[in-house]
Amino acid sequence: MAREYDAQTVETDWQQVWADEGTYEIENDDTRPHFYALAMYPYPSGAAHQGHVRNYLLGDLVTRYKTMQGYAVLSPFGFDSFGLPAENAAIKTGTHPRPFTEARMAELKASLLRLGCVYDWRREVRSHDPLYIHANQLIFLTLLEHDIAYRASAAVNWCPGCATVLANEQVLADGTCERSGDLVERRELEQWFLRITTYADQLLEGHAELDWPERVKTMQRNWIGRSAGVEFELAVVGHEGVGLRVFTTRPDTGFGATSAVVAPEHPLLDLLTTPEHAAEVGALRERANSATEIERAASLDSDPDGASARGAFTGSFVTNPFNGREVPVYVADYVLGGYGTGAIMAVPAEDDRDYSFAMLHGLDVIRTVEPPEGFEATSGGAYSGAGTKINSGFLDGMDVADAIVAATAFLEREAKGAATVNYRLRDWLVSRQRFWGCPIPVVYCGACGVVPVPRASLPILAPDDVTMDATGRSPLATNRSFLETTCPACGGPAERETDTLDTFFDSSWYFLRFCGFPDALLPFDVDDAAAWMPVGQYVGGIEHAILHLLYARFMMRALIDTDLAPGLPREPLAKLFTQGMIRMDGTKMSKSKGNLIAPQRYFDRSGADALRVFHLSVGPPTDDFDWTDQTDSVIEGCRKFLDRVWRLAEGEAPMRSGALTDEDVRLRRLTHRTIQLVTRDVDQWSYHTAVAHIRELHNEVQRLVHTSADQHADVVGEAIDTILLLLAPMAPHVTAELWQRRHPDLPGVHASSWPVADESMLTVETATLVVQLDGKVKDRIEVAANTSEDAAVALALASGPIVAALSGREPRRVVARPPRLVNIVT
RNA sequence: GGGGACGUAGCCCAAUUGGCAGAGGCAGGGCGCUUAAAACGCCUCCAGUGAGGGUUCGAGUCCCUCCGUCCCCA
Repeated sequence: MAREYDAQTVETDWQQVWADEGTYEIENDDTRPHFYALAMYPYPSGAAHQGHVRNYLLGDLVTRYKTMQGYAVLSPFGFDSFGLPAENAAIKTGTHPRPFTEARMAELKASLLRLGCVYDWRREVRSHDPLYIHANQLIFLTLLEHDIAYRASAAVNWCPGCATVLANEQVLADGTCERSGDLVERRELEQWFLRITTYADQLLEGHAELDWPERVKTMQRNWIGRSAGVEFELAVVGHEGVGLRVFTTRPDTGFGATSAVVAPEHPLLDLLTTPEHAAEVGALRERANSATEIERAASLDSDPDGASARGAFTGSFVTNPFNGREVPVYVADYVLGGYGTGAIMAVPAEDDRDYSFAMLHGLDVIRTVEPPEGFEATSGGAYSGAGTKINSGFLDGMDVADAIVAATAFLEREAKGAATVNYRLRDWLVSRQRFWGCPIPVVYCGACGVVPVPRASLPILAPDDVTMDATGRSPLATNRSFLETTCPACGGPAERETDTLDTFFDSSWYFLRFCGFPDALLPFDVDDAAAWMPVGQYVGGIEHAILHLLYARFMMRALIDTDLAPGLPREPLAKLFTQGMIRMDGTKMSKSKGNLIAPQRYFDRSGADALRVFHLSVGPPTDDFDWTDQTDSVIEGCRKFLDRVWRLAEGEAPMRSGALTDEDVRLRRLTHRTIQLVTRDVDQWSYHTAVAHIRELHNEVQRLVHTSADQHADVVGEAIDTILLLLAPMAPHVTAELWQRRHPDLPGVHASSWPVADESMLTVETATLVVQLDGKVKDRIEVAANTSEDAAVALALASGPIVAALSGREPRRVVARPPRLVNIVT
């Protein structure tokens, strides 16, 4: 009979059942409607922390909820198992990254199993698996054949102390290396790129069909940074036939251009620099070379080094095509070589940075747009808004939009101009001088150049015997038998590529791999993918808002366009949920911060179900959560709630049958209202209010059972069963156990259908009419739900407190919102 | 510097989207049960919504300014 709730036993027993029975293993030909639920696969960092718990719990909830709603749910799991931390750890300890990584994968997997998360483990993906490497390399070769992958020289972050290339994220705001503290330099190296910029417009347009948080779309839009403008030439004075090409989004402001500014790496800079300015220009160029792009683009206003460091006069002049005026050419580091043409016309009156620059160098400011009344008095400076053109010759009197069109036409005619679109987005640099990643499958032949490895020779696996000593040389280059090979084209001696792929490459298509079962010949099977794609619900952290989520959208399009994924949806991730961070002491909880709270102690103390309910009930899942001293008692409170549910479900059942009392009817109404509210809340990811509603129903059932002991058995039973069903995705173990004990002959709670509210139980017959006098509550009257406006007003005016307060005065106005409110205004 | 989110009880959070500020929880207090404590059960204290102004019959909700926290971009 009734036994004590032993969370640990119940949980491990049911985890065993789910594993043994393969409850959440799913076949591609399942006849139920398909749904693909996916939580971002993790980098294996060891035992799960609370951030993992939250992430995978939310994914598990979707899986279990959608299953109860009648879907065949694909819920796979895998590991983003290549990456820098394992390699750094290997360098530090002198071990190989593989055992290090696999041990951590096992730990993480064990914690997720203990949390009660269910997956189809048969489909598990690991980036470092030779089968996955093979698939990655096939994709890379295909991209290479279609010229989506290419090789080019690029400026990279080079740390002289570590003698290696750094990712942008490894460079601190002050331009130093996060590891060694050395000043990071810019170096030109040959690198592999993917042509994501070709897809920039598609990636912008695709947002329309995505059910994603607006702010993620906004972040991507800003990252892509599309700007439409005009490119044209400024004739260089004294150099017949030489033109300085500049880009601007505001050609209408041309009459206000009082200087031109080029980037320090601009190819014409040497030509433009006169001998008497060479020293100054050289110094600036040196300085810019050692600065990061972020520093360089930073606002001039916040420049701590003051005016001179940011720009220098070259000694040359160019002719402004609008008015024929000769204006000076400067070099300044806030103009970036890689953006647009690497040169601008500076219009101080209509651009903030140009204004600051003009102030620093004493340049003229000529307004070409009339600012609004009072602008000079209040803010002053540059005005970039709409208005009427002034001081602008043939543009005078036009509004800005018309003037842009007219000025563009003028430049196309007179200054070799062309309307152009520029993007902030750069091509995706995918090569890394690292060991623990997917080798790039090409060889370099003295005779044939870059030669792809034939598909039959794949996979190219990294040898274990390499030296990882942070010298900056790709570790793969230290193994001669790997490095030295023969050219597949001519048979002559050749060297293998020793760089590996960015791990974002691995994660840009892994969701396709899950759709099938591994096959060594294809990256994925198109029919399998068609059975599940697109992902119906993707769950992950906001930190991946830009890179991972943009790369995945790009890669999907590239796979379709190269015929690897014909007919699949171009947007692979239809719906996205981004959960908030778990923080402690003001920073993100993470291994690198050393502020992890391991879930294991809560498994041991309160149980996985209690921890799950805690994570769900503590607040909106989009919000960050601050882990504090009081958190433990909240978790313990969740355990006590489950204890009460257990005792309620296991307690003596009320036996009375026959007619329903008013109290029985009230409980039935609450039960069905709770079903309605919880369903709505779960659908809109408001789990904290869903839990609150379940607790409210529970409190009511418990109160009735404790106080009157004479409840109708069916009604109480329905309420308790409802609690178990609604709680089933959230606290799967305890609900599975209680359901089985109550209904040994029925299918399990997770195989049951999600409850549907009985509409007839949701109608409300009475309401409380609030009677206000001048907005202050004076009385409350129980009225029928269908009370008319006239009747409500009559009731309100007849109310005792109102009659007393009015004492014969006539109300000026009466506002009625039956059946809830009447406001009498005097 | 630009953009965005948020600010409600000691604490975490709700509030039918402009209509009674409180659903749920943590902590605290009281009572019951107990030889006692824990556990359990019942009851309960606690804010006028960061500050100021505006719109409105009515503002936590909409608008403006300021303060504070966080995020993104530069």
